[in-house]
Amino acid sequence: MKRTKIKDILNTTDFGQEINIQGWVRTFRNNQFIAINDGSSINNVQVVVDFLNTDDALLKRVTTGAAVSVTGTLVESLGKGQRVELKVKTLEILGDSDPEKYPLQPKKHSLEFLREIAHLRFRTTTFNAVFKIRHALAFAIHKFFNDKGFVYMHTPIITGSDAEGAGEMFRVSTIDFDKVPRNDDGTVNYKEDFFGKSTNLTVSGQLEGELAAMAFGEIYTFGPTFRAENSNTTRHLAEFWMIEPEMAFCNLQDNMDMAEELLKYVVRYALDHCGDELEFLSTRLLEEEKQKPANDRSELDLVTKLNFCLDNDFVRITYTEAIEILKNSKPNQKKQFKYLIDEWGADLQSEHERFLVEKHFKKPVILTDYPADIKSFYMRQNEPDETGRRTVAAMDILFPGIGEIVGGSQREERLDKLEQRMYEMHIPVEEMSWFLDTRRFGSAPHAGFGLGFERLVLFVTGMTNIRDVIAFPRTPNNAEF
RNA sequence: UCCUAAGUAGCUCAGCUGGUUAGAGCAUCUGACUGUUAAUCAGAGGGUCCCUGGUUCGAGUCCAGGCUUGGGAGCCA
Repeated sequence: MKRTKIKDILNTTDFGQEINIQGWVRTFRNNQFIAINDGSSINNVQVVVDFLNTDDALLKRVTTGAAVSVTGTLVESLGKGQRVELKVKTLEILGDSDPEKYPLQPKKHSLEFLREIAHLRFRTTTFNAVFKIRHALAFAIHKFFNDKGFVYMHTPIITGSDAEGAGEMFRVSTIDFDKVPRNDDGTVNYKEDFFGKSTNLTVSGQLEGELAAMAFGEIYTFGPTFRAENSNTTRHLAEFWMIEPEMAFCNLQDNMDMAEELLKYVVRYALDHCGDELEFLSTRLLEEEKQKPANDRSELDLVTKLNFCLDNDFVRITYTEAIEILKNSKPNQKKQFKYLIDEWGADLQSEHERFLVEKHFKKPVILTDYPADIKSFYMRQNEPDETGRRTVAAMDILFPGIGEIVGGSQREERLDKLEQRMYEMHIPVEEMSWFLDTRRFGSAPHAGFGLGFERLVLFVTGMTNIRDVIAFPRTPNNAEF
């Protein structure tokens, strides 16, 4: 008999039919009720065994984690907790699970413990929900861009350019560490290496993305990204996924509009397609927050927070306006900030971003037009203001609890201005000649941004540690599984 | 990398100013019960108290160094 997915029977009213289900035992209660999950739904189906007429040795093997195949009759449940249940005709153990050794118990485990057994944590309801939502968000992103006619570009994972300027890189090499080829002056001879030059894992597909955008008009990338920063936080990974759209004939305003529309679209998609999962995570979060002091709890529950994000325009202010707000803010005047705001030009610390997003505006905020000195070389230079301050057409989208979820800019399309900036910031101009060709031949205004996928998943699932929204997190000192 | 807290049974945690044989709940095992919802009841087993060194008559507890983990910061998505 072909197996039926649990998802398809939970809401059925077609009682009396005989079906087969296959899944993993979550718990076996009262020697007769087996809760089975097959991953198709976060909900289990209850299977009822006639234990008086079933072999004791077989029942002993029905343990938490075991894989089973059950054929039986679908009936309306006599009990309270569920609508339907399966009355067993035949029960087969497909794979045993030694209860002395299986680490998952039918109880709440800490996320820290589950992180240590990441290979098994998919089998918990929480991670089932998180990874279903992760999938839905990934799908929604492709759907959004596809529907708009964007071309999905696969930019290289291995890169020979070290000018991307987005942090420390992981070296890619086949050189034997015990026999490193050297030049006469003692430096490493990369001509002997696999690619005949020094190569690294990509920190961004943006530069290649720009090349494609200057032909297709609108493209996006969605792939893994690697940063060898020694970052130990709840929002950084050494290997993470990033979405990077790049659009020709597009300015900073268009860029912001696109980013806001994308974020709202995918949140809407999750609300429409992952109702059960979000409901579960929302309740879970409320339970968790009961442990916290009252003023540390969130004001909105997860689903309400997501809807609130959809119903309100993101606040758009310039860096200069943000500095004014922060300067006059209570925590600044009462010297509660660790880093006090006194001068234009300072980089905003996360305490400042949090104040703007979580206290002052209480909604997502897009900050624009940052000082040129604290931003990357490729961002388009604005006209200096009346006081001579130099800014660039950058934009960062800040989300409550997450911080920067999107970073983008209009790109500097004027060759002379771009080259001049590259010299100032010691970017090797000759090596980047291929990149500058876009400005030499048919240059056009264009813009793009990077969206941190795991940070998006954090926001939508309400999880608080980025290591819990990627299957096997890579962080300093950890590359297990 | 910096600041900070923690590490005791499979899991979650208690263990006071250093003092006999280190505890609880859940899990596991044995038995009972049988329409349960993290089933219930009774009993049993289960420990490198993170590691190394030190102080002391005596260290889970105090000191030094190290390791690991959580939270915060920086870097950023």
